[in-house]
Amino acid sequence: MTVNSMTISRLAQAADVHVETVRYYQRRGLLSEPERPMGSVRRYGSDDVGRLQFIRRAQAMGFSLDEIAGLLEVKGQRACEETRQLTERKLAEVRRRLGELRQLEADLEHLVDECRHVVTGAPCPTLDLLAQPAEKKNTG
Amino acid sequence: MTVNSMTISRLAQAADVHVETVRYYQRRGLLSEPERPMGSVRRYGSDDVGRLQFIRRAQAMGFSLDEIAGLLEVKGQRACEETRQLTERKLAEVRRRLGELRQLEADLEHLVDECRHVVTGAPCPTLDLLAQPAEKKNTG
DNA sequence: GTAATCTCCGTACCTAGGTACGGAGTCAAG
DNA sequence: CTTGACTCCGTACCTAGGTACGGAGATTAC
Repeated sequence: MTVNSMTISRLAQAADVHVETVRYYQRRGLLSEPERPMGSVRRYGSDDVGRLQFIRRAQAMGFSLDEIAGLLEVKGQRACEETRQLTERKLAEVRRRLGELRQLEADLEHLVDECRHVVTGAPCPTLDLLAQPAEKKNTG
Repeated sequence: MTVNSMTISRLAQAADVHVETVRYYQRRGLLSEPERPMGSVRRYGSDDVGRLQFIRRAQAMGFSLDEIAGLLEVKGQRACEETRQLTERKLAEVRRRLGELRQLEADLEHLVDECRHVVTGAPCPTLDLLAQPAEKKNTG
């Protein structure tokens, strides 16, 4: 029944976001702007708090605001199929990024290793490696 | 000996970046701007190509332009220690991000899994999960 | 020697997700 | 009924790493 009694700062506080963020989500179309009772100020209810929390949780799951707009649109409809597809795309993206980061980790480990074994006064192998083309494996 | 014979577009082409990117790096102080011979145009040499390639390779290793500025500063000095420390910090960052992504992967897998087992017509569990507070494990 | 292409330089714009500011209107407490 | 806090609204600013534009000068090709 949500009597829409909160001002925007109360709403923001309840959802643990900033007032500006609430307004920003409204501009992005993620959150509706209730009508202003003639010459007064907008009021919000617990539905709005829930919606804000939905947005933040989806963000924490790695969804962009545009994607979240999509989720909110299909919410309420039985749209499991769309949701699952979006989630799977996101999962694929996360896995691709994981692969990249693992490669990066290996490369950086290698650099640190090189630097650890250098004799004092010798040039820094990391800087040398960055200075010359990659993949120079069979030079002698 | 590098006769500094290239114009900026040749330089950009040689290093496979855009002209605007070269200028941007100059503005950022990553690349010097050679003097203009009176009333003429700047010329660049292979040193500049090398520097640009260094920047791009360091970027590919996950260093920010600010960090690369640091690397370039200590380059030439025997500054292996600084370099190694910077690389280790970067490695720690990559590992932290890896951890986050792995958690995210698990969470998304869980969502997909839920959606797969739902009976037709039932509400979407992913949307439900996003709609209610996390960690609600003992509600029964 | 002139037309087409480049260079130079400053400035604005882009994505993503907000944050900050400022003036006018509104609300709540004393 | 005034004072201080809050709301509304538009707009500018922020990070990071560039990209785009436009006018004036330089260079190159024909």
